[in-house]
Amino acid sequence: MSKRFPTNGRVIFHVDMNSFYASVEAAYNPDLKGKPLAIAGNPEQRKGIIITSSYEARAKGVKTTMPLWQAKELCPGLRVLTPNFDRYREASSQMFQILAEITPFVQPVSIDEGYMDITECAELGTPVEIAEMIQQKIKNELDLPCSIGIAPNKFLAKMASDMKKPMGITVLRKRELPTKLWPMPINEMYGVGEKTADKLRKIDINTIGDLAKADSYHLKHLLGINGERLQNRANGYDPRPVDPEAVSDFKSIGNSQTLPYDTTDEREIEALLHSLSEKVAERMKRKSVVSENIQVMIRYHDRKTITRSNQLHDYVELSEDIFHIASTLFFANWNGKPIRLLGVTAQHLTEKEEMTKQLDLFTYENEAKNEKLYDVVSQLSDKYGKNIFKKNKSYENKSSVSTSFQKDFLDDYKTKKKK
DNA sequence: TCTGGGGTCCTAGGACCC
DNA sequence: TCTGGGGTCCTAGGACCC
Repeated sequence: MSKRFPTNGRVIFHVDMNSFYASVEAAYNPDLKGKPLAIAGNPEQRKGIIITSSYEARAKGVKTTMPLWQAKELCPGLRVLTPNFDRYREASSQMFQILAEITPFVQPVSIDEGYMDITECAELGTPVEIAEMIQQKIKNELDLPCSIGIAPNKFLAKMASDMKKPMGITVLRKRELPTKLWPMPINEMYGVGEKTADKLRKIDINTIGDLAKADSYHLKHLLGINGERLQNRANGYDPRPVDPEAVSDFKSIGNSQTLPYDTTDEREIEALLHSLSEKVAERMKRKSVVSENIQVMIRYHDRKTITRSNQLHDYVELSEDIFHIASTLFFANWNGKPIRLLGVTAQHLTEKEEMTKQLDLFTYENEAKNEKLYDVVSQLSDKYGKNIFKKNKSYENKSSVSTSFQKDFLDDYKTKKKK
């Protein structure tokens, strides 16, 4: 087994903040420390579900997504706060700053967790010492608890950070899989949700160890490529690198909202689509991106949800344009039944800077053709391969060069032009 | 008295091209 | 007059995660 899955010799941390929102609130207002605390939406607005809760509340059975009334029944002294996302974002960025002091190889995966590759940090101490240092620093400077998993890859580090909470540090070595990982129930494996767990239990896979040893042909038929991947992970193999760039190339920006009550009122619907479009446009502006695809999501009173999207032949960024597309999509697809939730999402995002470069490039490219400077183009494709020319529908199928090579292309061309 | 809002990735079918 | 197989793009939905 260990021959099939050689270790790659890396040391990966998974840093997981413990009941993050509740901990931030308790750090902000120490009166809340040691008390059952929940962060929940406003029940008047039909959003009264538990977003997160302190360990004291969890001890009484309070769980994420539980309706607030139910949580209060289980835990009569429960303190409840509405979320203050700006506060959480601020705490999050301070936390990631502390991680970044150790190594640049930090990959945030959500507001309260991230991976680190500390393979090259040996001079700072042993992995456990480094983890203790990080944990103490986050505790001392931000007054926030976290758990850290230490393992040879992301999946194992993630599983490890979950094993001891709060303020845990857990090392998970490959040779410890049979005793530490394999006895765990299958539904506790990262990547296995309710549906997959049900399917697996039907073929008598009840633990992570059962999955590790299962017939891979059978698994592939049951779960497709995911079956293979999950089985590899169960055997301690996960090739995904820690990628610090991954956060910056986000794929979509969307806002959605559940209405205070189901509605069929077109003016109300339009008003919501408008405000959602504004929020999306504002976030796009902040991130300097434009979109080529707008999607609306409609959730009906019975929670049945549909999505409809439109692939555009132009870039959009203004809220009025987004609203126009979203409302057109909405009215073309709404079945007239009462609506519970609406969402607007911008997909196929491009950084504005890249878009300008593409426009520049297109100009240069035409110029190059006119001046019979095809050699620039052909030299570049010889150098980098033909796939640097990709079709771009926005410019009516005229080819443009994929971003990583644009700078080279322009520099090359400008140099030639000067001669 | 139920079940928010932000995402990512994968699948599957149809259109279209070669 | 009949018709393969591969590849890409687009759309919609589903599973999963925090």
